[in-house]
Amino acid sequence: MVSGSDRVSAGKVHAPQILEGERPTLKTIAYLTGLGVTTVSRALKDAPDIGAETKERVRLVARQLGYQPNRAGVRLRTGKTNVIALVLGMDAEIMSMTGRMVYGISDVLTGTPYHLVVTPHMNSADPMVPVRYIAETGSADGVILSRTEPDDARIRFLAERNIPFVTHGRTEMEFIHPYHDFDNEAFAYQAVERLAARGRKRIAILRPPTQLTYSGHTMTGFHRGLKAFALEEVPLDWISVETPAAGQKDAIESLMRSPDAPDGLICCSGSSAIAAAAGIASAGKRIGREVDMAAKEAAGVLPWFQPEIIAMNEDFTSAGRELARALLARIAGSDPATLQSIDMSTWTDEM
Amino acid sequence: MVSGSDRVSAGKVHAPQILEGERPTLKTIAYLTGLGVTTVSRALKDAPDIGAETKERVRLVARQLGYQPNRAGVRLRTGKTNVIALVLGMDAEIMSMTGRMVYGISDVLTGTPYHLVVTPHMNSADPMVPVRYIAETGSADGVILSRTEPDDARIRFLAERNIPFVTHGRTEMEFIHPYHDFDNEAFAYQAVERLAARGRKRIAILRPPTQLTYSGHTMTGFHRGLKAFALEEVPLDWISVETPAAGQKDAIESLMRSPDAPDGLICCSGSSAIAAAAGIASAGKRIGREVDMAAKEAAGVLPWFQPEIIAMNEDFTSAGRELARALLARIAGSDPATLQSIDMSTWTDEM
DNA sequence: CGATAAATCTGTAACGTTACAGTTCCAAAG
DNA sequence: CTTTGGAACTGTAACGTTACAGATTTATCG
Repeated sequence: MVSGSDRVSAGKVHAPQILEGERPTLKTIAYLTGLGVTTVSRALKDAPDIGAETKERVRLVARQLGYQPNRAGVRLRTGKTNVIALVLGMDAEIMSMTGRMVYGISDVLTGTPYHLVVTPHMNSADPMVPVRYIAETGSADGVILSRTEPDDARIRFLAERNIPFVTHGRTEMEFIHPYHDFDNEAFAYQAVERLAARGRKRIAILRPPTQLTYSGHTMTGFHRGLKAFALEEVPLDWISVETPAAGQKDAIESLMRSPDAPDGLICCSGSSAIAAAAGIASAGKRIGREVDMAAKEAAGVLPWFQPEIIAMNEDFTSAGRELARALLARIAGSDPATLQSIDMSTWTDEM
Repeated sequence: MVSGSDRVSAGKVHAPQILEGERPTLKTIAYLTGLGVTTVSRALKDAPDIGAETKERVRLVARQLGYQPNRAGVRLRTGKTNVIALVLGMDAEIMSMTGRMVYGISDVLTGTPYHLVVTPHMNSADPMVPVRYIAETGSADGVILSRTEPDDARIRFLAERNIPFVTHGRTEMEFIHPYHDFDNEAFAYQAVERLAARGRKRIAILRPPTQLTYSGHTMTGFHRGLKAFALEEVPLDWISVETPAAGQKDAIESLMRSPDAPDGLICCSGSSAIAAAAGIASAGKRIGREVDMAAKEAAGVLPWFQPEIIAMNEDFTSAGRELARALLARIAGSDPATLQSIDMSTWTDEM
């Protein structure tokens, strides 16, 4: 009943010259279907008070015109930006993972209305700047943060203002928030395990910067491993994976030359592993002979570089996917407690 | 004359409850200054028909409130998005440079109203998709493209629609457009030169994928070098720097084992250099002894990896800066002919 | 038969901004 | 004294969308 197609009522849309060249809007569809703009809007949203046949008709025309909602219009009216902000602290290590992470995030965002805006900030500058900007200008619906600290001012800030976010890395804060993390504790433990299996006794670890949460996790796993396999720690806490490569090499070289040199080394990043390997070589030792090395990396080059290194891969593409998924769910209102995940290690020799 | 401060005329702004909590808008400033919204807008744009004193007053209030124009409002009214789109074809090599390039671009965009939106697209899919999307939805004021081909459909498309863009890499198309490129011809020539200086005679090159413009440049430089130094080419055209690493390694290994093995190898990417080095080692040869290798990389790890490799660094951070600068200038209306630049090589041994 | 409800559809206003076409005031010119 | 003109300011409308409060039509009930 009521075909509706002849219900072209009074002065709906005044200008029929809408049709030329320009991008189609709701108005265009309204004119073409003889419906009101509101009806078209609601039809495309599948609202319950619009007739089934009408919805079908509207959808058809919209598809044919290639209609895409105007982002500025939606944003102005609703405040919804359809933007995800990726906030990056820009150090050497992050540079190598950024591409992969962006890829993973985009992969999930494809087919959603979301765009990815990348907001790096210089390491020296105040890390609150980008986060404050996003909050003040409402320029994103959600934020992805990296380089998480146990008590992280950025996270406190976002949580207070109820701005959806996910962190790459955990915190030790009093509230629950979505995160994705790599199981660095397991990595360090398993690294010790592997060195023990090769008969190594005295282990040093080239650790992440202490202020980051995952540094603590790493050390926990390391110490747990040492205890479990009754190995000894050789201290190496005056450098980190973010010390300039030359510094890392020199430190490892002199460590390897010393009488208390370790016979096993764990490296928490690919570039560190390479610098350390150079240091070991300079000290006249060989990986797989006098020393063994276990390392984690993003690029997958270590095995090519030196197959004796016991290597594992941290998959930043999958991390990006996981982060994006969690953030979208958070924006949609999911319980943060259900949006926490941890990646497990896969060692290259097990693949 | 006319202090203006007591000219609070009739019904300007109806709602004084503007002041609470919410983000300040032109309306807020209008209310606070007793001016009209239009006047405030024009004052902030430094329009010529606004009094000097008024401008000063408006700017003061705006600064104090931390006023930032609403992007959606501006975009809806003017069509200006204040967005730069970075379109990335996602292959392994691009992943390693993305971080650096994003960093360089952001560096230039800081302090401008521009945001950076990253739009990767899967390699297999149609490369026109992202570009068409940007054009159809008007979602960016300008586009940065990588992986340029000599006759590039994306570039033709953008040029036709008059959408500002810059390319990372040149084309061979009939019109002038902004670009930034690395001088791959000089790189290849100088690589040959360096191998010649070490007494190498038979050179192979692990080249970029043939469809990309810079592959041609590279080969031109390579052949020019061979001629200049009277060296011989050993063909290696069944693999490229984008062949999976295992394939590259195997190809290099068997090439090195063959009776016509080259004594010099040029690698056009860091990951290729590492795979090739592994192949050389498997064939029982040593870099710096039986063979020499010259390579270009982004990460700066090659010298650590194996100091015998003659390495140079392609600086993607500076490329990002250059691309952003050129694009902003293009958007502002500069002549494309003035927005073309080429980066020169710096070899690690010269630094 | 009138009243009430349910199902569809609609116009108006508003989000924040700017282009445009005024308006107001005052000084200088005729 | 009127006219002209310029300087400084202003209101209205529009960009595309959606929330809201109706309006219209048809079916159902007493």
